Amino acid sequence: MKAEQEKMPGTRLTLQKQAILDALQSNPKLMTAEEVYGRVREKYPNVSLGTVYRNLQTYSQEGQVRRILLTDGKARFELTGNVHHHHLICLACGEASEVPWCPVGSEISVFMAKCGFTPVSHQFEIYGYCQRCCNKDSETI
Amino acid sequence: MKAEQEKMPGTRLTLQKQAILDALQSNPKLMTAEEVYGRVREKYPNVSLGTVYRNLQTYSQEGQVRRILLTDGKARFELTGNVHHHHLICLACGEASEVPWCPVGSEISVFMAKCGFTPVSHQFEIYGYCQRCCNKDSETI
DNA sequence: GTAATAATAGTAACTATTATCGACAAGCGA
DNA sequence: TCGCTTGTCGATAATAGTTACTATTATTAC
Repeated sequence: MKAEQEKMPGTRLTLQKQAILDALQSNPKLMTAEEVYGRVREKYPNVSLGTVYRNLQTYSQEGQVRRILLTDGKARFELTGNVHHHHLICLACGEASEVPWCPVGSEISVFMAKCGFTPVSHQFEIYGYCQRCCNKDSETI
Repeated sequence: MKAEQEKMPGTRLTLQKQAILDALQSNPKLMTAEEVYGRVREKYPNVSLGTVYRNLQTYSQEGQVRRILLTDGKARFELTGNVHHHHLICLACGEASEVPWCPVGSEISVFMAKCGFTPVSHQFEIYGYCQRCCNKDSETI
């Protein structure tokens, strides 16, 4: 199953673009632009980092890719997929596991309505230590 | 009422440091380092931006200041205060209003426990349009 | 096949932030 | 008061992530 690029009028389908989607598809975790770049270059060694950034931006504007800015200042990317979700991010190994739950529910919606605030998007990520890294810590102590 | 710097051993209280706290105190919204810098320089024109960054970092490590990285890639700062809260951030005017509610409750805690994930911190911000900017929009239409 | 032009590779520029460094001055013991 | 240690400073260079620029390449419509 491949993430297929749908042809928009006035755009052209290129190998580089498809390779960027493939890279995101093949990797189950959040990827930095640099990681996508590395993955793409395995197949097409002279793709440029600029191309990766440019297309990630385009895809993220189209909604095909979600861009998440973590507290380390680096953006991560993932295919949007079907289910809206958030992430648990391990401060040790960087792995991100999905939380199939969203805090923007009725309680906060009522509050926003009362404020006259119209929500557009939100960010919600939890940082901590995953099971594997917790165990590693307790071993060394 | 002033945000007083508590004297830590091996640290020195300087006018610059106090001025940075004052700047955060005097402004009810989230401030960028650049904004703090501007505010501080009204009083002490030859304070450097590096000093602002250095002290904001120190305060944020001490817990006196909270650092929030927004999706525009710029960090914002605010005095920690007493009540843990999150923000509604207006995409038009940049104003941030506080939400005295936190999504990290029992539901998500149970999920994390099941995953063996140990939480340390989290970020939760909602982006959208505040009442004032919504009204402005509807006027122009 | 050919022309029009979107997209590319390579590189320079930009922005937010951090590190470096010499100078200064607060604190402290003599 | 003197002199030493050292925290902090301003100025500036460096870094990292990302974006912009430009000549060239390659996809698509005809």
